Amino acid sequence: MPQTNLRSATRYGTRPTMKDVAARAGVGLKTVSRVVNGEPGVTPETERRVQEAIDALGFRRNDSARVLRKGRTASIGLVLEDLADPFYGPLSRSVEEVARAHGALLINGSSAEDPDREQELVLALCARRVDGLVVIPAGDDHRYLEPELKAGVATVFVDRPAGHIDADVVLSDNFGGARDGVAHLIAHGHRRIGFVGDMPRIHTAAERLRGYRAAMEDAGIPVADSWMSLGVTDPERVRRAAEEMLSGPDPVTAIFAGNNRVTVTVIRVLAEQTRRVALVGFDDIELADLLQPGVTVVAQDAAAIGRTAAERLFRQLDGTLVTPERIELPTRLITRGSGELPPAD
Amino acid sequence: MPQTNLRSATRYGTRPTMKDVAARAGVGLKTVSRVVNGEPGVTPETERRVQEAIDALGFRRNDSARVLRKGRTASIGLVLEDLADPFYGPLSRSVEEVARAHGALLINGSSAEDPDREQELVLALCARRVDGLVVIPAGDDHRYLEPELKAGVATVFVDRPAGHIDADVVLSDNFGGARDGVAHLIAHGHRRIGFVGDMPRIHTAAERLRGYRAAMEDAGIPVADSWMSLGVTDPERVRRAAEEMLSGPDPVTAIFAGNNRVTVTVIRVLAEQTRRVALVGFDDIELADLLQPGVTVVAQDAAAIGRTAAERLFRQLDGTLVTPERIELPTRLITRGSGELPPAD
DNA sequence: CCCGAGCCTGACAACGTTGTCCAGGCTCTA
DNA sequence: TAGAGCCTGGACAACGTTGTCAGGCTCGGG
Repeated sequence: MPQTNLRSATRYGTRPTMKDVAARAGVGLKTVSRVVNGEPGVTPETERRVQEAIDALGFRRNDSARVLRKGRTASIGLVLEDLADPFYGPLSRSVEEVARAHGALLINGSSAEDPDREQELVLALCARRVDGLVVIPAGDDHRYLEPELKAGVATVFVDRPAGHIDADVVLSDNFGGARDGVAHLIAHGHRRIGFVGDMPRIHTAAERLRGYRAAMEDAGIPVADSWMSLGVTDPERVRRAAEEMLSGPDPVTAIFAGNNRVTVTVIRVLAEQTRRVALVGFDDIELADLLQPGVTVVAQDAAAIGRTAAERLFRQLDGTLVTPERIELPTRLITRGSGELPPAD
Repeated sequence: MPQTNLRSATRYGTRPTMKDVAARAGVGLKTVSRVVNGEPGVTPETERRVQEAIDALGFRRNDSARVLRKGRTASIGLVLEDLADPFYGPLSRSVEEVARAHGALLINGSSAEDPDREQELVLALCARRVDGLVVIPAGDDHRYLEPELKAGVATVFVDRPAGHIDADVVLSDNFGGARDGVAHLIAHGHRRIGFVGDMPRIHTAAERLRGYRAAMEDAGIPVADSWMSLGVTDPERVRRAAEEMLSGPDPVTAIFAGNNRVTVTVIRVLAEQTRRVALVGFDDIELADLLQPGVTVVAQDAAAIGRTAAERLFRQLDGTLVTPERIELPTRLITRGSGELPPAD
């Protein structure tokens, strides 16, 4: 491990500034700035001296000061619900990819589905003066963002629309996807189909429920209340709900699972059943093809959603984009077996 | 959607400053600062006037200026390899949780396993003057970080040690975990055991390979070259490698998979075999318990790793911690069936 | 030899905030 | 009633950078 000669120049905990570099190189402050930013108008010889001083001191430009001066931070904020949810991995990644292509850093945090925490986080990001925000909303009132929008913070909502403000939204066709998934079960002969989903106050959950109802209605099948479980989210309660609709007086022969977490739990429950019950889940899950039977799902393209949102964000920043829009991306039904099982009464 | 009265005070794209607020409230600049920061020494009446002006203008403190003045940013950087890898979800989440508990924001980016990109990202974060860094290294030379360390940027490496600098590291006991996993296969009667892993220049891969060799040696089993596949990472080549060691002249009866991506591909290959081949994978995978047979794995506790790393980071910042340390967290063997299959020649 | 053009370079202000310090007004006591 | 002390509020500098602008230098042409 080589020794560097930093000790002499910098006290521990103190960073050298352009002024220090200038002093060491025997040039003016502005000249250092020019070298650091690759601006023209500096003799090679001068540049060399400055570069030497920079290396010797371990100088690193202070972007806080730069931001303060320039106004733009070249960073965007991403607020999601839960970093651990596999749906957000690809989404986050694709947002970062686009940000990177535009030379911006990504600052992110998760709201843990808590509206207060979402607001806190968003405002903290605004205080950092991020140039833009990609928000997966937890709350349903975003009027607190009005001053930010007015001030020109580009904003795109993802997965769910913003509440009470007019902003860009990029989401999946939750209604259509759910309708297609349920119709798929119907096409395979099912009539008693259960729905296990989240609270309908969550937009995606409501839309998927609406899709379920629409498919049933299109097929002229009346829906029994006992077939629907709403607002259930923790595994234990999902399990109980699924078991109930499988063993009730009017047992279902198929289940439509409203999101990936529900799907996983339902798979577990079905694995314990002697009867073969069909299943279609909303959201793809890893290894779904390796299970017996493979799990048929309505897949969202998380990466495409993230990419679309981020690209819109930067187009807002370019000024290319003005009027907020709602973009719905299609879902894709992936048949793997579980959704094609015939009804077993 | 209610109309706010912002237009009058702020031009589009311009944010009000404390000066504006002060003017509107008819008080001095510093008084506004005091109110915003909840400092004492302001009459309730004055505070009310200021607060009113803040709300009316939609003022939001500019943290860049604040950081410039105060020196600390209350943000930490997280550099990981690939946001989409399920291993990093919980890790990232636990780091964020700790950061949040300390009132810090998390800025992150992924290196895509490219050393240059890692350096670029790390230095960008340093330019932002993050207080600390959690880095999952892609490269193996981190001397470029020396000035930062000298300047007091708290730094913790995760998953792999830093190269050529003395810094905190938090990682799994890759060697011990792999050794235990392979010993588990041996205990179930296997002698011809294959190893499919990443390039040994990657620390984790090298350690796991070492664990494999150690377990084999402990059992007095000589290892045939054809049983080992190193540096193979894309699914297609993993598939071919696995197929070869299963069909060669000296076919293996069990495979130890060096990481989660390899495990998934190997599962696919094994599912196509008529012969039952045992499998133990390093890293847990979701739904592993639902497969037939369940997949036995050596599990890392990603959340614990992240938490430990982040906590050390903040202890560095407190000054509680001075000397860099290497912390190895134990892995856990989770038996689910695939690792307990007897050899089938 | 002189003058103007062009190129380098550096002094200075400004970005928005916070820390320091001082002034003015008030209350309370002797 | 006067003086001491406290409380509130504001002026000012500083954080580290970048934009503006002007000055000094060199070099070529007249």
